[in-house]
Amino acid sequence: MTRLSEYLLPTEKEAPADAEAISHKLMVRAGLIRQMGAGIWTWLPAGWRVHERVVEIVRAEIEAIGGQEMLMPVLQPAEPWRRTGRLEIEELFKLNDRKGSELVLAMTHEEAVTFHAAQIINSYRDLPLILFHVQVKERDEPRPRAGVLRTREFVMKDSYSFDRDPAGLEQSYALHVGAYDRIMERTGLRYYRVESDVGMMGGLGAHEYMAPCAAGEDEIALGGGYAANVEVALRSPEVERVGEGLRRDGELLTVEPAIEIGNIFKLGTRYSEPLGANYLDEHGAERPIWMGSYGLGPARVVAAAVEQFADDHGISWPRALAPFAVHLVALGRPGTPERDAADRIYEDLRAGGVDVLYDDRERAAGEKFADAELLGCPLRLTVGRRTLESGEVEVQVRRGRAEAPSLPLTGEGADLVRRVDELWQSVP
RNA sequence: CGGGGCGUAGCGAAGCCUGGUAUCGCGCGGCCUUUGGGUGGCCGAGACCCCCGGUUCGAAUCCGGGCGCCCCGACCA
Repeated sequence: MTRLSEYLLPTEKEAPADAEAISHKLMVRAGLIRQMGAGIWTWLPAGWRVHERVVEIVRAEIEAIGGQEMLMPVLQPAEPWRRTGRLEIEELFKLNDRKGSELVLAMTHEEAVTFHAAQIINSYRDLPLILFHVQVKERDEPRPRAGVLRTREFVMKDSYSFDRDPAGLEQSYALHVGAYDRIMERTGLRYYRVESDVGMMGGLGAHEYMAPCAAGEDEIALGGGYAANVEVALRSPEVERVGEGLRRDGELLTVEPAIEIGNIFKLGTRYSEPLGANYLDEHGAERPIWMGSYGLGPARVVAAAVEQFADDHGISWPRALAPFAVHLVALGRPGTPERDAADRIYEDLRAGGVDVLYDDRERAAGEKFADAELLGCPLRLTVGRRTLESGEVEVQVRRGRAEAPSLPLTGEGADLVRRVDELWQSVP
């Protein structure tokens, strides 16, 4: 059901008064998300479609490197967290059940997955292994901000690799680097993979996938094939501060704000040791499992896409993330020939498998155009009186608001679908 | 956790200083009008003025306490 007259897309002319970031303003205005509390957000139908587009890409690429999807709980006993020393983390939500038992709301799932690994993985024959899930995380953030950019509850894809030794971990890590590179390429975002800090995860090494944009909370240093989190860059001996900027081996680095989309860590035995996740090798010796942890926040991909491609008129989705491929605008009233033509085109597109949002509302033309550009679907088709006069359906490519060659009104529906598909291939 | 700001209708705001129970725009409902860039007109509905307490004949307004939200910084995915 994607007739706008029946679809929940609460667009607003004005952004929330307190919104600052572009993605915050536009995602609310476009009817994608609504706020319930500080850092607590609901995804409305169109927004959730975008979110799930990201999840589908991520799922496909993690499965492609052998990842097996599962689902671990958000509500967890506190004990494993105590054993890894993470029960003390302030951002961790803690609670008690009616019996007084200590529980936590998971902020990530190393404890859970390692808890299971300790029970289930016994032999070198069980390794290597990659597990992942797409699950809600809870973090008692000191300062949620910028809409969906930093929230207290958010969906994350996290995968975990299990290997016999450091060499195995390197391989699993490399697989994830490949998968993450492909994920980022497929989303259409501008991004950088940078060396990063291990932070609260602990472990041996880490990279972050950063999407440059104005609302970014982090800073990345770039230049001559080098890319690093600024904090990390400043720790290395060859990098020095030069006024506002940085210099590395004599070469100036540019510094850009960026959103952290994902991060990957070589955990080593940081979790397997305290939680007793061991295996027996060929010689019957007990050894700790070498682990890796790989996170990615779909909501941040969505927000970064809004930030990177928005213009004065609204959002402009890369086609991989768009809630709909085609935003079909009918200008005629019900009962008019131009409206009949629009209805027919809608049915043809739908029958042809095109993801189409049909604006069949009785609204002024300007409002419909404005809403279409705010929502940001890659292609806009307009059917009005002019369409009947000229025999052509006008097409606007959202990126750049560029006029594309019109499509013939007459002919087989399949022909229209084919032409729309061709156009689709040409948009960014 | 430090600093700043803000809570009045679904959204955005005015009123608060100088107390007399509420105003505007958008949106929403009805009728008419208009139909290629947020058309125009008439009518209408919609507000425990964030909460609790105090002062007062009377509190959106003054005082005290609380809660909530946003922004900057610190921290963090």
